[in-house]
Amino acid sequence: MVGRDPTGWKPTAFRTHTLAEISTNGADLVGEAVIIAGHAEAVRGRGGVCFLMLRDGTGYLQAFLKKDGMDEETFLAVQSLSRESTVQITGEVAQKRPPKVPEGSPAPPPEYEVVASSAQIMSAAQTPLPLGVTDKVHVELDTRLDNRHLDLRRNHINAMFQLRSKVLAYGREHLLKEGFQEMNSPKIIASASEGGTNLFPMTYFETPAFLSQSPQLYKQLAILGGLERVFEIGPAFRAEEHDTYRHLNEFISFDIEMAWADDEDVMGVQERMIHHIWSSVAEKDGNLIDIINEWREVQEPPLNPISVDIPSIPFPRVSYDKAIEIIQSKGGEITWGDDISASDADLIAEEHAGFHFIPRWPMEMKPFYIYHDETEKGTTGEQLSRGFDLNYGRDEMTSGGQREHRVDVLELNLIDMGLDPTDFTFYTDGFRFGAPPHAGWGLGVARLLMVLTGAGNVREVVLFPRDRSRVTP
RNA sequence: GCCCCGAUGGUGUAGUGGCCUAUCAUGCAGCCCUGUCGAGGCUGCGACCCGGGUUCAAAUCCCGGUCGGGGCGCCA
Repeated sequence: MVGRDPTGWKPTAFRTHTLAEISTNGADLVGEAVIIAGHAEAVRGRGGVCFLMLRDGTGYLQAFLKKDGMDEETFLAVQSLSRESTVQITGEVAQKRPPKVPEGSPAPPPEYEVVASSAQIMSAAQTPLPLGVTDKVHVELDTRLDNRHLDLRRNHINAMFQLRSKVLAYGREHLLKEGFQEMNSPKIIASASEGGTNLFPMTYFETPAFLSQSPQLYKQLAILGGLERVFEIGPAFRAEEHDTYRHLNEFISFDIEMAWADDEDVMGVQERMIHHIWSSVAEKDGNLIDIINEWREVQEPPLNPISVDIPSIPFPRVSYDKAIEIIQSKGGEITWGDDISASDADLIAEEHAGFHFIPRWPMEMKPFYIYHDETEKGTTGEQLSRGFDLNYGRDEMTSGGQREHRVDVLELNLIDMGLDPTDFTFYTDGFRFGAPPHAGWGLGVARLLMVLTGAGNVREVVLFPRDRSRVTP
């Protein structure tokens, strides 16, 4: 199984049927003339017969070629075809001869194949392959990424990217249902973004410019403009020299922003969305999870199977105050006001293994656009913010919060954080004509997929990752 | 940016100064088999990251470089 359901796929210039259609509906198709196409995953048989195991995006099917059933030159060419070459087969659907089974074993269910009357080699694959699509030998991530076009032909990798598409679709589906509309913000920005991170400089005609680190300020402007509830799924760029399993310099951020809402309201949106994604995957995409598990099972040593455990909502809220308490009680060295490091997050994960929110961070640790209520103080009397994180185990999935809608406070925050308000007039001006209280969050799509697919590195679930040392392919 | 580790056929590995014209698997090439299906059997091909050094002798030790891995930091 390759995992795609071909229901609704129309015949194309190159095939009348997908392979899955024939393998699953073979009984109805026996005797029918068909044209199929795919990659040659294995070519077996010598002498006068040839078994060609074909793979397309939907599944597998064997084509059976006989020397005396077709043009001999073509037959010989197919028989000596290299793995992964693409072939088109014209022939007739037939039931396969049943395989030999040990004495006393039940006969397997009938299987189908296409008996070829002609064949056309579309594109022969060079040998050897830089990485084996079906080989059992382990392949290192770096080799895989250098040859992503072949890596992607491996079933479990293909399944991960099918899952990615599903996750985004279910996420969209849920937000649309809650009244959100999709938007896109510019990725080329003039300067003075939200600060706190390094940006990639570029030249925009005669003007210096940067790649956007976040849609944050723009989705807020959309809310101030009355779009009420928006989301964006798009790239963000950070010029940080980090080198970890969970950071990339270009990543896809899943962002929402919502008017007339506080931090708790958007945490609700998030947990309902994640719950919908997990439920939908569990209900509809078990086949993709199975493909990943089939691969995990045959690894040496075998990897534990992954399962889609639908998280119950609401997710636990572990306030920053409480988090510090937990870390300290477990012997972690942290004081109020410190960031929660990866090893500290491990300690929290001992009590909250799955999804959990960490709300109410110290205001001084949060960006200038985060809202604070002057009456809310932490255990040491310091100002708390309405910023929150969503973690899964040790890993941060999301950062979000209620936003500061009071323009005078916003400008003070900018000054407090060492930024110049005059650089932000494109943004602060949006708040001068009546600003609704609002809140939102940004979710790392790849990090969420790591959780779902069991990948140990974000690079696994990003098609063409960009990190500090990789800009190709 | 810091600490630690590594680099051997296309891919993934064994190897701790002479036993290495280098192990195994997979792959590739060829041969045998007219229903294979984890195909099988036989034969063959193919590698010590780069530059310097130590030594009678280096895949192996030392130095530098490049690339990679793990951990951390940095990071809405």
